[in-house]
Amino acid sequence: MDRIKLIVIAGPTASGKTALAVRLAQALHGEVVSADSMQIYKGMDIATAKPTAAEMDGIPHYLLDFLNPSESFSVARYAKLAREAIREIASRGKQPILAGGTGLYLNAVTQNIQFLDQSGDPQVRDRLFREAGQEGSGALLARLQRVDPQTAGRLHPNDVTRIVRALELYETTGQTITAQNERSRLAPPPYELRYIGLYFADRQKLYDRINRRVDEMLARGLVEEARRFYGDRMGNTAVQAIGYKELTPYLEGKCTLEDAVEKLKRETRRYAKRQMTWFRRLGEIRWFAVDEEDGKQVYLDILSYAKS
RNA sequence: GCCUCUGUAGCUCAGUCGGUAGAGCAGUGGACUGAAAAUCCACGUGUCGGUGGUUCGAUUCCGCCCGGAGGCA
Repeated sequence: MDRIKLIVIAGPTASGKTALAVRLAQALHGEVVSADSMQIYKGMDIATAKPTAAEMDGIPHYLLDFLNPSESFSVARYAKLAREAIREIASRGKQPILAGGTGLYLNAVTQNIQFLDQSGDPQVRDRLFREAGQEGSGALLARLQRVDPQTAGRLHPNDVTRIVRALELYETTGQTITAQNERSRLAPPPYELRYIGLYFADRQKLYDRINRRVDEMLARGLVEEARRFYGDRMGNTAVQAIGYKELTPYLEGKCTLEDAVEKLKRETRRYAKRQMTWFRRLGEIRWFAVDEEDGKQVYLDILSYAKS
């Protein structure tokens, strides 16, 4: 079976992925599959910079705005849905374009990570976290060492989240992360990738853009959006979103709006930095500097790479 | 004008009973496989406000000057 050609767009937040995806879709009869762990949620529009109908400009978008914030999500579910969407788009003769800033999600699809159907249990996870609190994460790491020495060897003793997950996987399925990696290695991705990475040669320009974008979000009603969600019980994916949690102290009268906004900008900048660290190590990415003088030329370069 | 407190890393501050200094936050780099916009790791030289003095040696003690906060007039 022929591999599907898949255009992928990655980059830090506020680097212009959304606009580029739409533009390429228009040029190449494409449709967009979002790879964003927060834009999946309904109602979380301004904070997540979810593309508006005007921005989408008639181009169909998948995996956007379909889940209730009270529901948790996972990479495994994402990968399944994204693969289906890509296949579906390709089957209609359209060009799938995967675009987003959630590195983990992008990797799951582009590297065809083989997740098991069932391999999690919130109760087991909670129990493991409790045990980590009591015995210390080092004790859990020692347990992992016995069942999956390879994974245990890579993890730092303080990295509770990953130690717990590795043990959770083992306890609920009898399988290890090492075995999952092996299975994934034997299942080459069914895609022919054109992996586009957007970056800023001058970091300060990215940060300036982020600061400005946060100001725009405020002007569009971010505070009201945050107030709407205030007090809601959110699932453990949605609560992590940058935006509302930084404004909460302000809504509770514990700090000034100015301080909360400053915090929000800083957290967004740090997030962008982490994204860059994630994408930088990916060997398959072709990088394009979006802060070049000649933006038109950059776009033409990207287009010709996408067409190749 | 007088009195008291204060001036140490980008920010908030600790400290040196005199032997040129260290935390948190920020920043930078890295990791990342079922919560990932999350989580974890590593990295700390700065005229210790300025200037004189005492001293073998001053960021530390003393004088003066400059900046900040408060009090009395």
